[in-house]
Amino acid sequence: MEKQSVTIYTVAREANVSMATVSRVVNGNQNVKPETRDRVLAVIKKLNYRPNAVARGLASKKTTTIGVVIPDITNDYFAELALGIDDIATMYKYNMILTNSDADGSSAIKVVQNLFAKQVDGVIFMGHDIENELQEEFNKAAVPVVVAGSLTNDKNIPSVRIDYEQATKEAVSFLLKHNNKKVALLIGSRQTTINKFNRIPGYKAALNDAHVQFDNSLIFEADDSYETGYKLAKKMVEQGVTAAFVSDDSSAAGLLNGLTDAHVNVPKDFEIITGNDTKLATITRPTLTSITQPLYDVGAVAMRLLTKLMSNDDDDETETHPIILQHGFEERQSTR
Amino acid sequence: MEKQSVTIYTVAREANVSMATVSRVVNGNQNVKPETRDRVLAVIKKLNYRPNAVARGLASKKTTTIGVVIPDITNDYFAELALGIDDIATMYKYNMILTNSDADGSSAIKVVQNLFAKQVDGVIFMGHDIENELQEEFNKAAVPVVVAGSLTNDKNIPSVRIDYEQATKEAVSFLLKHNNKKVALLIGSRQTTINKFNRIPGYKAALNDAHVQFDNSLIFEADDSYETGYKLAKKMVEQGVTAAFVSDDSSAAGLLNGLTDAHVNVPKDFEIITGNDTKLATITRPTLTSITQPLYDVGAVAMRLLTKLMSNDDDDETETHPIILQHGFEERQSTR
DNA sequence: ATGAAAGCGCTAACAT
DNA sequence: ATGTTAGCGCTTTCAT
Repeated sequence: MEKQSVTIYTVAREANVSMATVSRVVNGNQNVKPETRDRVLAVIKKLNYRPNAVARGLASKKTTTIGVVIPDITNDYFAELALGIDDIATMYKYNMILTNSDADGSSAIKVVQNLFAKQVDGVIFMGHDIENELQEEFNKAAVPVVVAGSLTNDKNIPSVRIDYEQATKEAVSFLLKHNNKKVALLIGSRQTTINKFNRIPGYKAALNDAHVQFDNSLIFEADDSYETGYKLAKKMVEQGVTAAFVSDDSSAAGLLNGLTDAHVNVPKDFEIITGNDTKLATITRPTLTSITQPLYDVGAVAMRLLTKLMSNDDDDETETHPIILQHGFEERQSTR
Repeated sequence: MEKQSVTIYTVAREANVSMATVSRVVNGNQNVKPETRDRVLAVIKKLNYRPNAVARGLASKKTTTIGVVIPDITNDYFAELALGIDDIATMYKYNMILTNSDADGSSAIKVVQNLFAKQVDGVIFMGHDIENELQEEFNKAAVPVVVAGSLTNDKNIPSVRIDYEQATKEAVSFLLKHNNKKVALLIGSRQTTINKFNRIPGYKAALNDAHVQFDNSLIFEADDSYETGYKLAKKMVEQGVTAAFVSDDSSAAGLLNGLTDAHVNVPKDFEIITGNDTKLATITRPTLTSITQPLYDVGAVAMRLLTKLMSNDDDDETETHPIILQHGFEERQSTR
C-alpha cells in the first residue's frame, strides 16, 4: 500500500500556507504574493502533486468533460467528425467520453442519461433523430447539447451541418442531366429527419426541375454499410436504374464494387455520386464523384459552439439556429 | 434557476429514511426491508433522482471510467479495436474517455497524466512505444494499463495482440516463394518495438529461410497514411521492387493505387500483402491479400483483461504475459 | 494576500 | 434492517 496520495493538504502543510492558497496557486488566481506562489509551486513539483479532478468536479460542478454520442465509430464519416471535435476539445482542455449509441434508439436514452449522471458539461450528439423520451431528457438537461453532422426533429437543439437538401438536389440534378431516366436515391431510414425533410425533398426537387416523375421504388433504404450497398447493386440493375446518389460512402463503395463485380461498367453504364466525402471516395477504383464537405470542420465548429454554450451560464437562449457550412461537388471517375 | 437538483437527501427525507438506506437501495444492497425498498424506489422515480457519479467517484474512489489512448481515430485499424473495447466496456458498465495521442510522443505523456488526474480506473494504450517518462508514469500509476493491438518496450505492461513476427514472416515467405527477388517491407518507424523486434525480425527470418540476402534499402518507413503509400509506389518500382508486405492497410491501399495509376499491374507485375485486416482490404480493386486477425476481439479481450486487473485490488501481479490471439492469412487479388 | 470553514453528493464504517 | 457520522479532495465565500 505505497499508493499514498498527495492532496492539497499535504502541499499546504509542506509549504506553510493554507489549502486555500494552494488552491489559488493551482487555479492561477492572481491574489497570491509571488514569493508564496513560488514556494507553493516548488512544493507541488517536489511532491508531484496532481489535483484530483473528481474532487474538483464535485466542488466546482464542472468536470471539463463532454459526452459524445456516435452511431458507429468505425464509419469514417463519424470518425472524421470525432477528430474535429477532439482537437477543439483538447484545445479547450476538455476530455470526451465517447459512447457508441447502437443505431437502435432504445439504448441512446440510457447512454445519454449515463452521460448526464457523470456530470458532463455538455453533449455532442451525432444522430439523425431524437425520440420523445430522449428529447425530454435533453430539454430538462442542465447542460447544452449540439448536433453535429446531421439534424434532428428537435428544433431547440442547435446543429452544425451542411445543407443536405441542396447538396442532394445538386447531385441528383447532375445525374439527371446525364440523361439517366432512373436515378436511385440510396439512404438510411426514410423516417429520419435528415432523410425525410432534406434528402428526399432535395431528390424530389431535382426530379421536379427536370420534369421527371417521382418513382417511390427508386428510393432504397439501407444501413450505411458496405455489404448492403454491395447487395443492392443487383437489385438496382434489375430495376433498370442507371445512376444513384448514395448518402453514405461505405454504401457507395459497396454499390460500386457490386456493380463492377456484376460486370456493369461505372461510369459508362451506371453513374454514382456519394455524399459523405470521406477518404473512401478516393480509394475506390473508379474513384467516386462526391458532394464535398468540411467534415473535420463540422466537428470542430460543433465543439466550438458547445464551448460557447457551456460558458453561457445564463439560460440565455443564445441562438438555436443551425450553423450551415458550405459544401461543394467534386467530379471524379464514377460519373461521365 | 429552476435546475434544482434532487440529491440523496431529498429522497431520504421524502421517503422517511436515512440517506444510508437510500444509498443501499441505489446500490442494490440486500440489507433493506422489501417494503422500505419499494417506498424508496417509488420516491426515486417520482423525484426522478439520479445519483451523481462524480460524488460517488469521490467517495468510493472508483469512477467506472477508463481512459483509452489512441494514435488516430480515423485509422480503421484503431477504430475497429476501439469498437471491441467499447462494447465490452459498456457490458461492464464502464465509460471510456477517448484521447487522440498525436503520434508525437510528447503529447502522450500529458494525455495520460490528465487521464490519471481524472481518476480513471484503468487505461488501454494503443501505441507502439512508451518513452521513459511515460513508462515511469505507468509504473507509479495506481491503476492498471493494458496495451491493445501492439506491444511496447515496457515488459511490465500486459498486451493483447497477434504474433506480428510470425505473421510478417509468413507474408514475406509467401512473396518470396512467388519468385520475387526484391520484396519490400513497408512499415511505420523502424524504431518502434513492434517493428524493431517483431516485423523486421520476421522479415529477416523469411529472407533467411529463402537464402535471400537482406537489403536494408528495401525497408520503407512511412506514416501509415494512404498518401505516403501512394507516393512510395514510384520509388519502389524504380528500385526494382516487385512485391511488398505493408503493415498498415491505408498505406497498402495507397501503394496499390499508386502502382495502378503508374500502370504497374497488381498482381501481375507487383504483389502486395497487407497486415491490418481492416475492411479497406476488400474495398480496393484488386482486393488485398492480407494477414487476418480478430481486430474486434483484440480490443474486446484487452478490455476484459483490464476489468480483471481493475477488480484485483491487491497488487497481486496477475500475470503480465502478453495474450497472443491467432492470426490467419487470406489470399485475395493482390497476389498471384 | 491569506486563512477558516462550509459545503459539493455520495460511500462506508460503525452503531444500534 | 436502519441510522449516524466521518470523510473523499477540492472550491468558494467570508473574514481578516
